[in-house]
Amino acid sequence: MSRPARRKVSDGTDTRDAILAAAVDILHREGAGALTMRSVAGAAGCSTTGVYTWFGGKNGLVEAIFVDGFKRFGEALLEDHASPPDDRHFARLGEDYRAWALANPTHYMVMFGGAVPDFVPSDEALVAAVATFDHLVDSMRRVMAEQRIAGNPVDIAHHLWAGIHGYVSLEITGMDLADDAAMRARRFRNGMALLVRGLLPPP
Amino acid sequence: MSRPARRKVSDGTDTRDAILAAAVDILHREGAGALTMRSVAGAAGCSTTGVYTWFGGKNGLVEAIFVDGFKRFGEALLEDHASPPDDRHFARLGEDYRAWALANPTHYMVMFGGAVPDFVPSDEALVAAVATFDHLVDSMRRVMAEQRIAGNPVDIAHHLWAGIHGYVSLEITGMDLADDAAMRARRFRNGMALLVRGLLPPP
DNA sequence: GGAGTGACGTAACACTGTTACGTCGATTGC
DNA sequence: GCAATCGACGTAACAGTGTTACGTCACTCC
Repeated sequence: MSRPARRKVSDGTDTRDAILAAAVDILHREGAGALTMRSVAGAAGCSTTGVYTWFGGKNGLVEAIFVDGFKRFGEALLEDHASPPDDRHFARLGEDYRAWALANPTHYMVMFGGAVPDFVPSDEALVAAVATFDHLVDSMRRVMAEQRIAGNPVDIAHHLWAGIHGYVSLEITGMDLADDAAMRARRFRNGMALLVRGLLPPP
Repeated sequence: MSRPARRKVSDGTDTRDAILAAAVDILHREGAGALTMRSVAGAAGCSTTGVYTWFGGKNGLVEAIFVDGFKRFGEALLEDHASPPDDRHFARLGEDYRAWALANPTHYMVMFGGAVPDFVPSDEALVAAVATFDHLVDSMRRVMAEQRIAGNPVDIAHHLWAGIHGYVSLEITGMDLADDAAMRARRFRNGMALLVRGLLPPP
């Protein structure tokens, strides 16, 4: 991922880290359309060729943003992971997922929505990204055993993931024609409950 | 949507229609990155200013693609609409939805995924797009009455939509790390069944 | 201490969306 | 019937985009 040897700059951070941080910042504040080689280089305090030295091109830069996003996303989802899974486990997971996505909408759309045209993550990056959800599958196994949910844990985890992602991405792209934020939050909570209801064994 | 008066060209179709058809064709065959004012104009047999005359700019062109996509999408979903809803209604709807999206992945991502940076559909276009799902809500009411499903039809329709969209968009963007197409199809079928299971009253 | 290597800037390339300007044809008013 | 008007359209230019050839300079290694 980082071919050349690192070299420190004045403030002690790597040039590569500075460029990536600047890119994520621009993406977050101004959107995918403002993510320009020149704007990133300017914000990072280097020339455009510096970005090429460390990332090979825009595709490489976006791929680094992609991988970095899944790293942060995974950390945000794992915060509640320490507590033992109870019957509110899926609800909390959904809330954490939605909160991160709505707080980082453009980053989320780069990761899941193809917000940068012609960007295709390498197989390596894709596998690293999906590995974020290995933890989800792990906790899924425990919850399934405890709540007597039948099925393949990977498929069940994928099902939950698809459901949550569906709600969140419709909300981010504005296709969710809700009256206000409260209605969106209520819809999402009810949706999560319906999703889990489909998994539980009949009472 | 079409301010200037129409004028026929040699082959009998409108210039506007020719441009839109060329744009959809390029999007379908070469992706969102190849959707260029010059490429569209060249394929439509006019100059770039012709595109500006009829669509105002790239945002207007993409908005027309957006609206056109929902029109076609709605027609594809309505094909089974004539038959009375039975217990396979949702399964068929899901299959039709998925089939259209996988056959028109880039078009689908322009509609739902923000595949063109800085494109924001106008409120007018958004409402027209979501109106496609009014029919879904209508049939939802009938099926809910027949199968004694409780809840707000709009919320239930949105729930199904989010679930299906989640599966399909993960599949299109490649986040669905399935072994082959058969596994993807099986996962989707099972997912639809779980989704509907969460809605049905307890036996 | 000289050779080599890699990070980096400058400047150019082809390409993008956009627009000022001129032309030409159809429509309109008399 | 004819001039005036207006809209559709092409040419050519603008600034901004990703990318790269080339030169420079600091660092490392023998």
